[in-house]
Amino acid sequence: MKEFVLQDEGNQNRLKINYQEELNPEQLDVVLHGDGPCLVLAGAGSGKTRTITYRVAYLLERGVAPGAILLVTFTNKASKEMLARVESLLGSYPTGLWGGTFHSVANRLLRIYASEIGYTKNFTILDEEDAKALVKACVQTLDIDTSARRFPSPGVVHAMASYARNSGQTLRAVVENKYQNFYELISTIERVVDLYEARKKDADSMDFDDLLLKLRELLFTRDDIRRRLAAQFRYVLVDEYQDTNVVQSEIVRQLSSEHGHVLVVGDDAQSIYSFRAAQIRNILGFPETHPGTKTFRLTTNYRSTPEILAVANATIQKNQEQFEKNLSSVRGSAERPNLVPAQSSAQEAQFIAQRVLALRSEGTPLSEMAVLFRAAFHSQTLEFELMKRDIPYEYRGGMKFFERAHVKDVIAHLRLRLNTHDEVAWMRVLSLMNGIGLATAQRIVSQIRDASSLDEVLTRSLAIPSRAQASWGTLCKLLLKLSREDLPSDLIRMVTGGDYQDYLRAEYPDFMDRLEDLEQFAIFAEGYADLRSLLDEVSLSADFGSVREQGSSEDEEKIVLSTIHQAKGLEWDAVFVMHLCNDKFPNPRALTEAGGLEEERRLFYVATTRARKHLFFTYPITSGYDTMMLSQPSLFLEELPGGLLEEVRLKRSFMAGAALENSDATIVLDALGERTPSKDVSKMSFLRGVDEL
DNA sequence: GTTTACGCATCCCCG
DNA sequence: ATGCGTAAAC
Repeated sequence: MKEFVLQDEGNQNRLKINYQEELNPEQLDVVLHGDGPCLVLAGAGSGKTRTITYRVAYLLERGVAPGAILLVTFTNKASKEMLARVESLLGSYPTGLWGGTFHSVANRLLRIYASEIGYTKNFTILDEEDAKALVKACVQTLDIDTSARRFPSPGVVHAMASYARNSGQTLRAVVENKYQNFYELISTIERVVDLYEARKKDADSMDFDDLLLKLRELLFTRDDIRRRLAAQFRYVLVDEYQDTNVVQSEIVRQLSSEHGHVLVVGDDAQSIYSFRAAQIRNILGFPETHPGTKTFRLTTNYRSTPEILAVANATIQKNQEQFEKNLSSVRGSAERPNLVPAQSSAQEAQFIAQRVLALRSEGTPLSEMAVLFRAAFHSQTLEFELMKRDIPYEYRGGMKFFERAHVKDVIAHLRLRLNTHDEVAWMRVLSLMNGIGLATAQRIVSQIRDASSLDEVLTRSLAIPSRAQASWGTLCKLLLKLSREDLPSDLIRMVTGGDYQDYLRAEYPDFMDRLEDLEQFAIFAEGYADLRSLLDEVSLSADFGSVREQGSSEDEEKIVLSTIHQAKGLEWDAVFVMHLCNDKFPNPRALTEAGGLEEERRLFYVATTRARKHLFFTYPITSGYDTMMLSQPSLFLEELPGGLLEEVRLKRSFMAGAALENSDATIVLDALGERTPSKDVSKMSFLRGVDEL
């Protein structure tokens, strides 16, 4: 790493990057003067990522060692993107720079210091499904009668515990406030959660919450370690600060406690993670909690047309709790966002598919388009439509590759290779074996609970029921083989090449697909020299290979289907926001919580501000699978002042044409309804189309 | 004790 | 449609 000995700004012209030219004055100010505690309030599309990237590049150019910089982002995608941009700015990869999500940074640190807080460095990370399985096992162990009185499901129990820990509240308080209907069961729930915590600890395992909580614990209880780390991280930069919770903000505070150079960037209007106990007050109150804070504002929007921005501004204005916003656009005028009521979700999907094709023929590549929705399963109808028309798409959200059952089965084997105490993995692996059911598996696990190594387990004589003898023998042989091998890809192939393959064949008609998945997994694993880093990657960044993906080649252009949450920080030329009816978005469940409506509105704001040029709001006026129910347009559409949107009406012939099998897209497109300027949306008759049915 | 068939609820968002 | 919990069959 080349060292620049530049102390004053007068020497900037010797740096490679011309900051004055490539940044606007607001951004430049942050890059040059972001020392000490800094709060950067960055509106959507204001070049937030650009600013952080240049700030990092600037620090590196000024001779700060990469290892002294900690860059925390909210998603893996954002992290990768930023590092890639820093690399292209500097011409070389900033080796040694600490970058990643809170969870991945916490993991890296905990792997070093695990023994200080009672874990081994090979502790297992439990994902959501694993955590639920363990909670379920605890409910069973405690012999709780879940039928007499409705007991919260393992997932709900875990969510209660998770929220309590992330928000710093007691479990009792959380259940009292957010789960009133279960409050009378609180003492039982507490027993389950206590047992869950104990068994998780015994299994040398951490769930996602533990990664954050244990790091905080380490920093608070071990002042020497806190000082060492904080001394290392001279500059701490945090992206999406509006989405941090109390635990995360305290970690940031501790890690920046020696040098005090902590720069947080965020947009309170885009805070959409309160279900993870994100505190909007973290960003709103940053100047108070960090005396001497310099506050910067990035208010110029480079992304969207004025018409799109007008909708976004009108939306966010309805919220009370926020900094004042004044986003202005620098782009030229274009068409207003379109409002498209459809007769049904099928017609909605048809419209989107057609419009996608039309935009494409007008010159927008598929990769510059996205369809966004509130909940992962809202995309189903659309997926059928896209498939029917051979429009390649990439689906983001919902089940991830590493969460698929067969992949997790194999992973469970690998986990045992590193952590013999991993109860969840044992249960999973044992349950796959013929002749071993729940009871036998539990008995085996309790017999090997205290074993210190895999070898010890395998050499121990255990009480195994006769019907399970053969299976247990097979498993032992496999585990023995695994224990002699280190290369991750070989380990995977050992599992898939053996008895597990027979299990797949017997169990699943689509076993060929699943085997193919597993081969993909093995190939993926070839990039990893040691098993631990592979498993960490699998647990913390599940964005390898989407489940549902249409279109074969990797670089083929694809339209993106995504939840709004996952779309944060991204942008496209054309964006469709679908299912904008009142029983879907705002989500009725969210409305029962304090501040829920404002958060849903911010979510709508995020969706709106993803678009550069074309924006479509679509919704079906009927819903329901079997019984047709009328649904109302989303509150967020109704509350917009008149004149901001252009209403598109779909003609009946549109439906008729679309109903034809093999209908050519361009023919149907001809039937696309004419456009009429919208009147005041709130006064519009949304049921008009029904008369025509 | 294990396996399987079937009725039932489910399904918000993320690491 | 999918997946889970429960009941009866192997």
